[in-house]
Amino acid sequence: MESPLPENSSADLKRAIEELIRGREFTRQLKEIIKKPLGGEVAKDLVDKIMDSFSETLSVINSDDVRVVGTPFSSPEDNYSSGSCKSSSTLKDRRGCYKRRKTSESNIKESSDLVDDGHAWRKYGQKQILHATYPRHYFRCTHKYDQKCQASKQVQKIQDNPPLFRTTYYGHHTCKAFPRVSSQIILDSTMDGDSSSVLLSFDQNVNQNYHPNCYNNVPTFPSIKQETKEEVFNFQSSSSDYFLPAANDGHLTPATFEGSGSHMTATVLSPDVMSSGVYSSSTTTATSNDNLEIGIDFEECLWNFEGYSEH
DNA sequence: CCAATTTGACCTGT
DNA sequence: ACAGGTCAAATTGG
Repeated sequence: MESPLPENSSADLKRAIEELIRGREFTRQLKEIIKKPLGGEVAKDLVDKIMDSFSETLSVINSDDVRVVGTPFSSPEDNYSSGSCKSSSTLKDRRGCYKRRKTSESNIKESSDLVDDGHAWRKYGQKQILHATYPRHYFRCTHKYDQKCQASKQVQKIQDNPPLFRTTYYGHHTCKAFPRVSSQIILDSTMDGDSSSVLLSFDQNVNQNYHPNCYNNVPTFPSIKQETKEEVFNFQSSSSDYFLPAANDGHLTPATFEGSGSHMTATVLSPDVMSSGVYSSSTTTATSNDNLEIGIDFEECLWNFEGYSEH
């Protein structure tokens, strides 16, 4: 895979940062405005998350740890060992034959809740770690095979009271699954090492085109039934969680911005989707007249990133 | 039936 | 040798 980020001047980077700062400032001003009573909590929470997204993006850009801008990524293949796969001919025997991550280009986040980061994740493993109270959960991007997206993450509960989770992100999302309501809510008790743990992951991806037998090969790009190329993104919330599809996992994903248009609309639904401790999510595109809509013009902020992928 | 999760097997790096 | 990371069969759920 070639780099989504060609060489660019530090001037471009500077401008991108400036625009992000500007966007964050606008959001802050918006936050002030909606601080007034009258349904403020819902919107305020959303704005907080938007601001977090900006801040996170900025910190990523400024981070040495994560090469986001200015340094083209090497091929994901380069970051993995080749994997010997000795002695295996049958499919069954290929178990455990994989490419292990060599370098640790990671981005660690810790938070008290497990709010969705806007990407579709698929759990592929769980492991009890030595001297760790809670097991570590392994996730990879749902589009690992259908779009060759190499992003993955590990989630581990590191503290119970108050609950604290550490999420370590590896790789970068190259999938174009950006504008979608994908929420992942992990009930508090599910990360406590209980084997009955359940990770609830809601994703409206319909066509995952997962190839169980497609082993480290390069699947043809699937026919994508889902129409997520709309220019207006709708995000749905439960009563307490509002999800941003922004690349707030600490990595910018310029490719996903392609053709994303100039407006991002966050749709906050009335709190009606949570019941009896079980979270549910209905379809994303649903919009209600009761919804509180916050339209934010991200055009200028994103322009730079789109520019990056064009020359 | 299909997709997601669980979980033991198995591989790699140290 | 061992701990951590990944795979994939079995299981679960919609």
